[in-house]
Amino acid sequence: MSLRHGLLDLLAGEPMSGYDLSRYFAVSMGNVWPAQHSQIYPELARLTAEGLITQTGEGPRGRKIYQTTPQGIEALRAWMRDSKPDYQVRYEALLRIFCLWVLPTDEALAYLARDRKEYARHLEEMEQAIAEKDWGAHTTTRAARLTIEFGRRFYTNLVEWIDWATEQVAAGTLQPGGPLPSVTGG
Amino acid sequence: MSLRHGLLDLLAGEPMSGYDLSRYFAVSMGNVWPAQHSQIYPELARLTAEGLITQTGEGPRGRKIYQTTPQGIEALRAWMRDSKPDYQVRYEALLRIFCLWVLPTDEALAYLARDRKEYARHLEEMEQAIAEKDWGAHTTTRAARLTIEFGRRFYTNLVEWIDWATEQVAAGTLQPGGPLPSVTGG
DNA sequence: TTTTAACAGGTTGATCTTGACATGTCGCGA
DNA sequence: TCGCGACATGTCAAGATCAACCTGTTAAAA
Repeated sequence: MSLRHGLLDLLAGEPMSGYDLSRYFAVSMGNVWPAQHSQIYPELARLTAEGLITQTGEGPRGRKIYQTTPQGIEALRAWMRDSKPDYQVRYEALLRIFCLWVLPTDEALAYLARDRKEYARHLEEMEQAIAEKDWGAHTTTRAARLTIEFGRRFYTNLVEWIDWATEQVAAGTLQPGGPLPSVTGG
Repeated sequence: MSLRHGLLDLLAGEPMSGYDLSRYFAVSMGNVWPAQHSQIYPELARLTAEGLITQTGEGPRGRKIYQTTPQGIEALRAWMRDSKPDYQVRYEALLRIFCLWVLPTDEALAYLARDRKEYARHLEEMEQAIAEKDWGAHTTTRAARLTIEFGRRFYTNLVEWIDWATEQVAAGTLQPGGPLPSVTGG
């Protein structure tokens, strides 16, 4: 039930199409709640049927512009007030670190190097997003800025952590009888 | 396809029951890949049928002890080598921050305070886990220590970030015409 | 002018995940 | 000895999610 609230939030800030939304779910909002267009289009139909959004215009190529209705904003508010947040994180890339011991040290180091590259890329994206956009225009974007800031710190943190993990692995953590990971070096 | 690899990893380190596993998925491994027992039991049956784990013993109350087979470890290794990591993060609690603008400032501050409490609790859990367990016993636990360390940094980061966000909201970020979130204070 | 890539909207089937239901065991305290 | 709570294993239906498929449009490069 989170996808619909993400859509209600985005369409409250700025009217846009399903195609635009899917791009938001590929970047900014997708950083905390990923979704494919195959999930978005049916949800837009449902939200329209429930009166939480309306189609306010159309463009070339059958493009449909949607906007959150006052009832939609009220539904979003009710969700924020009346339901408990789900604090569970799902992150496959980190689950894999649990399994790093199956690889020999050299492969594990290559693995971590690939991860690091990915995290550095995300960090750059975040910093670019912060620099490029006007975050003061609307209350919705000012709230989004809070989440983006978390993203920036999150990826900064990941890069630092993976450098630490790399040191650990290089020191032989993944070998039987290697050094204890509890000894935090560096 | 990640649940099975989490199970293979845990059962490679220490033979245990579905019940034990579900507790691992409620805490340590659940921090990056949550799973309910209703998902775990059928998966154990499938893994057994495929020869990736075996039942090596039983205990009171019909308790079944499983262990990863050499083929299971090989499957885990193949997964780590041959498939690309999914770097997508799913985190509902942060999606909600996007929607914080629907609440008046006082409610938003209360909302953040509740989140902070939750994150501080998680951080304590992490620190306790690091202190309590013997992380040098096996390569599997030494790899797990790497992820736990990320968890510690992650929740430390969240607490710091939410303090920053609280300042922003207190300064009027969620009100139209409020201060720009791009001005990083404190 | 042709072809390519991005735009745009959609469906479908398979798989994953959740929450609720269901059953029974064992140890401990009242 | 009675009842409770933790232990322990499962199933099932509903809903969420994803990958793949499908159709058609527009702009710009070749």
